[in-house]
Amino acid sequence: MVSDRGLEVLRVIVQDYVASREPVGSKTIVERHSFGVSAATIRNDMAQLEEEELIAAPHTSSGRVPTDKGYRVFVDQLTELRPLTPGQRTAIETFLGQAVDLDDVLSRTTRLLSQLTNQVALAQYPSFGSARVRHIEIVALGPTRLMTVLITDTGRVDQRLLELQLGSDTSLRDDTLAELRRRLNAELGGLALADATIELQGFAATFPPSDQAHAVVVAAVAACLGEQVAANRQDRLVMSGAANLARTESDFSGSIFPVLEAIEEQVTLIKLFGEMEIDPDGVSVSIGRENQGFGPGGQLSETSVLASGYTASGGSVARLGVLGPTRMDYSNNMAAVRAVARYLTRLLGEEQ
Amino acid sequence: MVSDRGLEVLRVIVQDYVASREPVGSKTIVERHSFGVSAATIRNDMAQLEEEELIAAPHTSSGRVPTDKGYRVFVDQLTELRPLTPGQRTAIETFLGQAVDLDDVLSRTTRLLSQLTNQVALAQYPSFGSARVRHIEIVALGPTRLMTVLITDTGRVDQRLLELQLGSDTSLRDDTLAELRRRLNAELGGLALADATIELQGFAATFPPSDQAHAVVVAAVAACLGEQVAANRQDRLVMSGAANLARTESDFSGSIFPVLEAIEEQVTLIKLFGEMEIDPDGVSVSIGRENQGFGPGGQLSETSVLASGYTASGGSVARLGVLGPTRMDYSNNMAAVRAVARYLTRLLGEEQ
DNA sequence: TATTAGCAGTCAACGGACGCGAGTGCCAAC
DNA sequence: GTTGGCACTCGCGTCCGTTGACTGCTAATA
Repeated sequence: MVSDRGLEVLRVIVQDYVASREPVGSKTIVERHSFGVSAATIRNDMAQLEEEELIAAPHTSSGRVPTDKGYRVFVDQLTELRPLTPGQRTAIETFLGQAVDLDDVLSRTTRLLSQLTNQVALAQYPSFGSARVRHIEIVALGPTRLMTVLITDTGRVDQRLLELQLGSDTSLRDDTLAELRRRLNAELGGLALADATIELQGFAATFPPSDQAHAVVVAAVAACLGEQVAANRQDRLVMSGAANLARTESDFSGSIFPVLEAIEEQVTLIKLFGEMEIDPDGVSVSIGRENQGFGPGGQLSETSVLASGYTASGGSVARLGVLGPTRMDYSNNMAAVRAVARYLTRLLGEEQ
Repeated sequence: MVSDRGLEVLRVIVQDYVASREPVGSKTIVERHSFGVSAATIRNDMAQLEEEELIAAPHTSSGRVPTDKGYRVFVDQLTELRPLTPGQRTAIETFLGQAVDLDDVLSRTTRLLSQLTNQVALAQYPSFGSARVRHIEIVALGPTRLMTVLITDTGRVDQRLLELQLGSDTSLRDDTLAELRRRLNAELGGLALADATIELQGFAATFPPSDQAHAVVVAAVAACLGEQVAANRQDRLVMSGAANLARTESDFSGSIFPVLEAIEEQVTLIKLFGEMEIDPDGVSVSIGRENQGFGPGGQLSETSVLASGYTASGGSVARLGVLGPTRMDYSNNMAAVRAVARYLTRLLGEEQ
């Protein structure tokens, strides 16, 4: 059982430790904060906090340091996030407002977020589950090479290269392609991706089996659409601020190598992102060993991940957040993540 | 004046130091290599090498370490690069062969190269200076939002979001857009990007000045084309293997922070890439302080950059290479860069 | 019961002393 | 030009005593 004052003590231990990187002792607590009690009393409270495994001592006779569990309680206590300064707000708006396309928006978002938090910033591409076909383009790159381009009404462009296996007696002809392009657009335009995939199966059947070149191209377009739907495009992360990891290196017991590796691999983080709650309008946090199950060998067991969701056009929700050592300024970083997520929702979702 | 044996001594010093990370002394040299002379003789040679500033002693009584200049001489001596093993070759071909589009090709290329070299791998997007307009698409994303998509015959797709500033009495109409799209494609299709930009200026004039909505859209497409031509698309790097920097961290005197920062910034590296010779079919190397002038504060003065060029369709040349600490396996890494560059040229340039 | 002062005990960090050993530079001899 | 020998240098690891920051405990107090 931890008293109210005990929680307050935990709070200042977290704050002081985050600020100074040094284990904090009872004496420095009473010096820096006005608790109105003596150091001995604080020591009693600290003994209880240690009992509950919220703080720990790196060495027998040193100050105390928050444990993962301690950070967790600290974060859960954090009722209200201090909003950003007006200066920060306008910085967000002017910087993101200059973006020219979705890639640019997300790239700017992560750069901004990593600057605001001094951590690694991550953003997921929005899902396009409910997207519709806007246009299909087929480009001949050579006698046996094609590129198919799919443009959706959500502004996503997806392209695929295709190497045709043609018999020696057949070849692609421009007018064939033009006709195919015309028919694909006429019959698939406006359909949801999932519907278009189905339609496409019937579409392929309307070509005589002898017309091999057509069939291959239709199959390629089908594959292109299929991949977009299946992968749902939640499979890519944009990342920025990896250098910040090097700066906070001393917060990691070993090397930052496994952390950098996990970030580059992406798959671990995507899984982690996927399992974190998206409290709309809130920020969810996964601290230290809570990440244990993700990635081989607990690469992320000394890091914390903050995540929030943003809504893109079409109502699809994707995540963005930051990653850093467990010893981070949760309050400030959560506020930054929330603010950027909100602004991003406004920017991308406004035409709904 | 350095004797032939002196150069040989330099060679083994570089090799042993790269392999062991420990300063190498005269005794270990005669033990590990059969020079047929005594340690004292090697010491004399080493004194000469030190005279020429090709090697240096970290401390008064320790072994010797190559200087930047020493690495330079070593690399220049490297006449022939050992070709990759057949296993590595097939690994390259199978891995790169699966790529579905240009983004994927470059992403796979850097991942592959970073694995082969255990360093950070970099690749530049090919220039599209001679590309032609294949198709222009205009997508309405909302009442005042548009997306313009430009597809070139080199397979590049470039999109831009556009927020229209319309008077309250005007609005976008579908048939207006369709007509605009039809005319743009009819009149610009097949033109080189540079020509299309010029054509577009006249094009905008063919619309009555009162037709504000049209003019804005035309301006947007012009901006889109203009950006593609001006930036020439040599302004983006794909990068992989940043984690390798953390592993080789002990090779840097300070933190790897400035190095990571330089990599993320890209601009420094693009400048450096741009100034390195592209010896076709060779690999050029920039070592340590030779990078001094690039980036603020000589962020890269403890790194070496290996670069080669590859040719994409259309004959445009772009660079790819690796970056790592000056203490790296130049021989192996140069061979890897060359092999990957060659294969990439074959893969991307084959339809010429 | 909660709080407090006092005090003994613990232990990391610091710094000086010291021996070890790898390695050089020089010199005289071959 | 090469070699063996030797004195010298200096980084590094180890040992050790000192210091200082903390804690945990106990007994007194409100």
